[in-house]
Amino acid sequence: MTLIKSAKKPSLVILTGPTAVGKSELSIELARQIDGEIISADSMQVYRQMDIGSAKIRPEQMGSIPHHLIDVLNPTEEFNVVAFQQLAKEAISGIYERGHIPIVVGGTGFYIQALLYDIDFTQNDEDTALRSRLEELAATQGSEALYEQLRQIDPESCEIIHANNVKRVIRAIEFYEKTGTKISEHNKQQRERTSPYNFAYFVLTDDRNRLYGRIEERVDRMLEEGLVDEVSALAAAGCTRDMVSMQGLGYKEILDHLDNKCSLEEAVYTLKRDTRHFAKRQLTWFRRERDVLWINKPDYAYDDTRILQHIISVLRERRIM
RNA sequence: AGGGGCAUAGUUCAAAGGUAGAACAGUGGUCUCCAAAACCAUCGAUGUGGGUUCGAUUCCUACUGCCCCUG
Repeated sequence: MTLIKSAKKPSLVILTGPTAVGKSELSIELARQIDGEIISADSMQVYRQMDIGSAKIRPEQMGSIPHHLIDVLNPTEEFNVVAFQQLAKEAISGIYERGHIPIVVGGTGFYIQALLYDIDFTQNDEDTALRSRLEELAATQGSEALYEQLRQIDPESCEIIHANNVKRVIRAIEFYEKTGTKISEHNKQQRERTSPYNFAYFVLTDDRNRLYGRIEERVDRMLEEGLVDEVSALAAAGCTRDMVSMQGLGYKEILDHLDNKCSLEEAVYTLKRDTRHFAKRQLTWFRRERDVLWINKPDYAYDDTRILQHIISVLRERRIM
């Protein structure tokens, strides 16, 4: 009996989708109905003082639902998938202890993947020397020279990674230097992983034009709510664009404006455009992710109640709740 | 109303009497430690009708539309 019980995988609900599709609103009601707690899978909402630009849910909107991984870092701190994976796993075990169901909500597909399949990232030491040396090489001798180096050690990776994609080429070389294994090999193995969770992976989506319209409206609203002031304050506090946090949408564009690199109008145009691009990339990501359950809002007449009914029936079917 | 100018991709701009280029937008994709990042690919146009010419989108002409000036 106990054996069977312990063999059963723990439950995990994922609710994601492109930016501005309406994940947060839906997640609150879902959490309420299934006795869940929310884990934010969002690379920007982890930062304090970044409320408007990251479209962070406000405390009064959370109701009584506990939210994890929101406001846990200062904007000057680094954040990445590995840190996310770590913190999210900790949050999940706490949620299980309380007898609740974890609901992962957020638009960073990569983070969701890392958590859901418990991807092994290995060798996360803080040795930035090699990385900066390789960056230096790319800058002085060009990305082709760097690419050549990768070809020597891991030609399979060259088939996958484009020479211009310096970030990835560096990571591939770095991985080999640190582990002695080719990253192409490692990735192949990691891709075969099955999830340790009994999960349901929902992707909320909408008609493309409608989504783009929502994005534009949301950016306008952010400006009304004081996005420029928020970014000014961060800049005054010493935040610069080389920080991970300041690479977020809404931050890098407004920072450019504050540095007199462009007018506010131009910054807003760029912000809207980049956010559309981002939403498109998110959709591309979810499309190729396996085991995804799409929820197309117009199919439910934009009725959250109907969407929730559907979600809950799937959770019951899969014995997630 | 008169005079002048312009009409090329969704937009801004190129070019040329002989297969019309680019940027941005749009669309598709890659992604296993900066991922709201980084990167790749791709669709798409000469306003309409005549004329000249072997050939016109280019030259001529009428029409239509837009802009400027005058009144």
